Amino acid sequence: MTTSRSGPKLAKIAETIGVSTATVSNALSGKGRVSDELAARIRRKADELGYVASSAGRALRTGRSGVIGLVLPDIANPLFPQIAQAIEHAATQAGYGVLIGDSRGEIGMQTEAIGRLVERGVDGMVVVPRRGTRVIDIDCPVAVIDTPSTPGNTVSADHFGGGELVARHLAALGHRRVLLVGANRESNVQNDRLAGMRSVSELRTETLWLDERWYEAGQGGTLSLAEKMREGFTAIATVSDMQALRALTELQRNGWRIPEDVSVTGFDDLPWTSIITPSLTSVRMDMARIAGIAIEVLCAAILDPAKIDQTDRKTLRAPIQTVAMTLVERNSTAPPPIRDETAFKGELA
Amino acid sequence: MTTSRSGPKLAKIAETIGVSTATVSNALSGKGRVSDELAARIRRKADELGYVASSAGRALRTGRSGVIGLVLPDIANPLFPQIAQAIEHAATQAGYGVLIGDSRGEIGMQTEAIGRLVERGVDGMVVVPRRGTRVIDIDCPVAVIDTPSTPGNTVSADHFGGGELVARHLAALGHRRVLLVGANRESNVQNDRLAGMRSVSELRTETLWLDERWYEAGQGGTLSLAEKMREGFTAIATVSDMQALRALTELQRNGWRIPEDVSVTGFDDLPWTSIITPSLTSVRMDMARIAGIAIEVLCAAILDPAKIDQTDRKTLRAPIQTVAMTLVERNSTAPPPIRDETAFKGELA
DNA sequence: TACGTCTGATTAATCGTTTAATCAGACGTA
DNA sequence: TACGTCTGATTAAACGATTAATCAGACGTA
Repeated sequence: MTTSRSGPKLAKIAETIGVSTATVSNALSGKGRVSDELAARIRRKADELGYVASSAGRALRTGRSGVIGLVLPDIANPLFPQIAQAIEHAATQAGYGVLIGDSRGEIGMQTEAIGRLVERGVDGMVVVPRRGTRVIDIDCPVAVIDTPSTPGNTVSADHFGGGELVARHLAALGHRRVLLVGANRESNVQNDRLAGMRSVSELRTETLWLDERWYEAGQGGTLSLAEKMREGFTAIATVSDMQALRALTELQRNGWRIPEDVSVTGFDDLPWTSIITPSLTSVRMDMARIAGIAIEVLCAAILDPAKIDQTDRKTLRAPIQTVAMTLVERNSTAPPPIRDETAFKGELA
Repeated sequence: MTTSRSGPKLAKIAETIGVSTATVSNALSGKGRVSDELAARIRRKADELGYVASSAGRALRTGRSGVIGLVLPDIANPLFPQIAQAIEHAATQAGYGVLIGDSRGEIGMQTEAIGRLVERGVDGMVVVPRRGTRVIDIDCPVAVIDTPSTPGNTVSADHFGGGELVARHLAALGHRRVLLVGANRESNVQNDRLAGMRSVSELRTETLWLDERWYEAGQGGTLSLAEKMREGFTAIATVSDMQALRALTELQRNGWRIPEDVSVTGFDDLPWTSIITPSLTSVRMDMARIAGIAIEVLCAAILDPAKIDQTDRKTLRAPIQTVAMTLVERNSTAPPPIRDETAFKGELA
């Protein structure tokens, strides 16, 4: 009742005040030449009437929608909230809206989701590609968040460095035999994390791919970590918190004490890492920073299309940026049990 | 090179074929009167040129943007992915795009996020309100997903019924003394779930609010469940998986066996419930169905504004719908230990 | 032949904003 | 007085689609 459903238009304000629409537009955007006094009067009238600019009108005229797309491999991914929140925040700061696109399920969905966003007229998009997927040419600027080793990547966390961090932490505690746990061989991110872990020379590692165990034993299958422990491993470094949780609860259930008997580490610092007992040592990525850079690069490309790499794909021509990860030490890591250390030393001699 | 950056316009197609833009528009939308032969020719030309309609142009003319907003209390909420995915999917099916709005942090953020979406010209929005917040009048159709007891609610899971489900399950297993764990007294959802649990008369319950313990003991504080166990509780029914995980790991760490010594249940069926040991008995809501209904009602209101309740707020005038929850029985629940049952019987006599 | 009807297509207005081009004065200066 | 300059505002043309109104023929019928 108070404010009519379809708000007042620019012309309405112009009319009631007695000036041209151009002047109103200028006053509101602060662009043209309008006397301060009149500008103030217009602004006052505008929000007195509850004026809201028509985004369609503006978009049509300017050719920019003020909206960017966010494409995610699988929205149900537990890491997604962090990413979406960070991107949404950074985009809002930059004056953009965020349209989501879910590319779950079949691999073709990613292309399809991207297509839908383009149809909706996004000015650019941020893509977190599916594992092993490459983003194909898109008719607008695209910032890719994956991992430095992925071709076409724009910005990402230093997954390799994160792996190193974990491994060094375990090494410093005295661990020498560490069981690495991965989930998906095709994931660039996971491979980079594992490579980082393996790069720490003090450690003797072995990698357990969960996917294999998974299929062997069925979904409910356990990791059968007990035998690994007997082989002399004193720590388990996983490539994600989910797997760490899996390992931690399985070990605990079978009577192992964490971290006294065995240390466990995760990756990503999901929301529950601090509330479990023992709380989980993990590695966090600075999503706010990553999102900020992604949006910044993207906006630059939107404003200056020359920054788009024409020769290759429509990916951004900008230095690839890598953001350091940080180790979050909690209670799931500690020095290895004496027994094992002795055994290991004996083995060396 | 092949397709110019700014795609061909409607007029371009009209020109190359030699007809009017109106005819092209009609042919593509299938609305006006166009001969089949010509329509086919136009369509062929259109996607030969890779024509993509300008959403701005269309939105301006039709007054509808084809985009709806999704406002969430806190994107970082672990339940968020499910919601977002379901809404995105349902909206896509209905031909709408989804613009996200995060109302994290201060309470005023919700209103602000909503405002931003309205400015962006959404045709309607789905709001999952903050705890205890009420959605104030918005200048477009709004579907609210919260809980049936919330005024203005449009559709939601039957949280009360879910609570009943858990409680009955425990009662059927033989439990009589159950410790209820909540996290936030202001949450309508949590209160409904707890009320449902308490409604099962076979159970004697007591409620532990996590927020109190939390502040008393600091963030790292444990739930001190050991003493509760000694008081004769044989099961812990929480109001969310997060708290169930918290309880489960704490008990396990202190040597209790789950489910042999004590049963634990969660709520929401988060992605990790099935991979922990023991896997967690939880209650799942049918988000796909809820989202489907929300979008359906919303679309109806968008197409027929008469469905908007003008007298009250701009909420939808539609029967409130409630979607049943389903119990997911896993390995964290079992009959109570003999010892306790005996003790309880003795207590009764 | 004249008239109504139906079909297939066109004309032209419109949605609401932005912005380049223009204009009317005022003012200072030569 | 005449001329350039500067300021504050206006004019009018887009932007790209949709759609009501109109029109030209073809055809059937009285």
